[in-house]
Amino acid sequence: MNQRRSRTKFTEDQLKILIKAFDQNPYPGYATKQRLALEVNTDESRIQIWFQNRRARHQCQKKSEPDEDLESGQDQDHSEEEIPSREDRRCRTSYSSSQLHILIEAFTNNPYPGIDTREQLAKEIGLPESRVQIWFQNRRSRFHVQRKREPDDQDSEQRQDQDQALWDEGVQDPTNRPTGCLCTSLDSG
DNA sequence: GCTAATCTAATCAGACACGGTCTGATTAGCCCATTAGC
Repeated sequence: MNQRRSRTKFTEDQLKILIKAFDQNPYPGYATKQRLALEVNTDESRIQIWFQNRRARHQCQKKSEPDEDLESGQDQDHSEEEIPSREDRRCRTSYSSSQLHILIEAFTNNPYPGIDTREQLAKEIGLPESRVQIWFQNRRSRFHVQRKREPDDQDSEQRQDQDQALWDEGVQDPTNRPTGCLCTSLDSG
């Protein structure tokens, strides 16, 4: 349960393509990511993750090698003016009430679904697994925020304590994510 | 050990209804996010 997706192993050729694209623009838009996905024969979401990780490593390297770029004259293209392309985002996914019903029910059962569960849900609602993953990320995030803002009434305090215990257990031990009922008024919509 | 996968938190931005809220998409992570497979 809660298993991870199996690791993607990029070939040398695939990496060449990705690295070249990264050097040109470390913040590719959706269209570019889709094109790259086709080119290296993988999913667009894997391309997104690869760029995320690459940027993180790149930042680390830049910190550990200060001013080297200036001397070598390399990597001048990764300067501050390169901001993510806001015009080239993926179009917003709009969920139907039945799709939301399925997702909310799944979230209530387990806010940290593994890859199998996510893929099953994706199949069920007819959307890519990556959208399910993002939906759960946003849902968890807003659940945390909402809980911090909850009114101070007694009942909700008690319920919060119970939920908090369940949630914290899972958060502290990633192998034991909470599966208890995490009721939330986020469902109001 | 390297790096793909995953996480939280913050932020941007579209949709709906007409100013603000909700929520999907994207990003950073800072003594340099953490976890875990190969």
